[in-house]
Amino acid sequence: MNLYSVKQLLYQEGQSQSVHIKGWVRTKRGNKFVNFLALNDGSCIKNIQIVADTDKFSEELMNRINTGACIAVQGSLVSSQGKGQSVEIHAKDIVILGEADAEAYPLQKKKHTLEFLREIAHLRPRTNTFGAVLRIRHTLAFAIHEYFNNKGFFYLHTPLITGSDAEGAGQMFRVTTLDPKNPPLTPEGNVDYSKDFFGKATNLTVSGQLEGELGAMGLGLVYTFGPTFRAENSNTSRHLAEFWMIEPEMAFYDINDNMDLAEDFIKYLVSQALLKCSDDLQFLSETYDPELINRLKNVVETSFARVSYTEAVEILLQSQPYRKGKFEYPVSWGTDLQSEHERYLVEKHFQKPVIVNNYPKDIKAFYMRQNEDGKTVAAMDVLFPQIGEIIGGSQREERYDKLLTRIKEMNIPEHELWWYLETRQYGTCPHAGFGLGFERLVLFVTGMGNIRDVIPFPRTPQNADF
RNA sequence: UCCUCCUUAGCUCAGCCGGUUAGAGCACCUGACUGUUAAUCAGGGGGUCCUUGGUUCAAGUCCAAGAGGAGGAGCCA
Repeated sequence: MNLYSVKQLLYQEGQSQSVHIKGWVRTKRGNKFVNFLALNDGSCIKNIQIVADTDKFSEELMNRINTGACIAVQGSLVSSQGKGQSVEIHAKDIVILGEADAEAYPLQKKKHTLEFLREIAHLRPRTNTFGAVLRIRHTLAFAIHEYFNNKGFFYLHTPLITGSDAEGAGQMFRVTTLDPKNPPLTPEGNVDYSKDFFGKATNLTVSGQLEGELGAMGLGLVYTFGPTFRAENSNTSRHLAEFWMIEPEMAFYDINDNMDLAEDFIKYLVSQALLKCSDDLQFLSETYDPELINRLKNVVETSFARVSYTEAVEILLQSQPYRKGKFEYPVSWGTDLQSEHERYLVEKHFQKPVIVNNYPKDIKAFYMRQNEDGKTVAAMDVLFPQIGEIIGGSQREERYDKLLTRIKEMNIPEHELWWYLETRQYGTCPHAGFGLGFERLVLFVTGMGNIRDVIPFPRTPQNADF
């Protein structure tokens, strides 16, 4: 197929050649003698200008080509006589592949609010903003695989359907094939899940971590990258019911190795976006956030601050907002840091990404490794400006007795985790890992304000359209 | 789930202290214009003022409930 993309035509050498291109019309301008079509095919943020002389094309044809129409153009690539572009296509033949009724087509050649575009998510990939965001999203996803592959990690596919509700990361979506109107019942009158498809109650996964650990204790270095589901009734600009998560898990890493990897990993991803998506970032910067590119460069160039939870609490207790009573929530050792506290540490005190580590054990998950002080665990959270927690991770408890004691203390159903406990009985090893929320990364890199605008078709409470 | 705010033309919004025929910009249609850059200029069409109920001589405007949306909080990635 002798078809060019807009990107190829704009960035290649040589002109006056015959070219064939297909795409969607963004705007049409013109007069009695000539029409200009701005054509975009998604290959890059830029359009290519199609010049159509009115004596070559019928008025009837030109009237059917409006904003949104899909067309195929045969013509020659020439230097532009106009100012806004270096090259353009002088059209010899135009075929309409799909019309778009100008009166009814919702996307206009003007700015739309992001809220409106969410209501027409089936059409928003055709906008500059979503083209840019989705190309950046792709670049980041690709860079994740590249990074881990170069470091000798193996991509491990963990299950999406889980029979365990002990993953401990939130409310789950039930998976069942039972008839909701007339389910089989146990003698006690409860739903009898032994009659269900898997012979037990099953849910969509909230984390692949526990299975990731099983993989790491055999393959050494693994990572997962897949969809994750949380049935929390969270209505915020930072939460989705279906999102993508990256969870590396490394045998023989301790908490410090874990923090080093997390920092290096994020810096690599951001630098890849800067390198490969400069046009898209430039557009987002001009349109939404002039500080975007500086903020990204800053993350790549400066080393992240690292403080223990205990130090973080001391910083907060000595802070201006604390002393003046500006914090809504109290600060004291043993309670979790609130959004306002995290934001103070990142945006005011350190003014760069911060890794907080060694949290009190009572506010963290059962699988985190207990420190020698008996009070804290080897946990770490990476906090970013504007979006808050982007990574949560820890060194895992590899000592069987300590792990089992913790499971009992926290009333976690031990029998559901027999396989997890067995890895600590046979050839256990120190290991660590973390989880990165992919959409939160895309949110940071694109500078978008709402997580629903960095995934093509967002799933949130009360919304599963498209 | 909690708190606050919003809902008027296809889109973005104005609409005063409740008052007579509800406005603007953009989009769309028609016309003008020899190369435009979200083209420009002139004219035209376009309304379930979110829904239901209430107060009032009179409701887009006031009150109540509901629906939808946004921001913040909680939970977390």
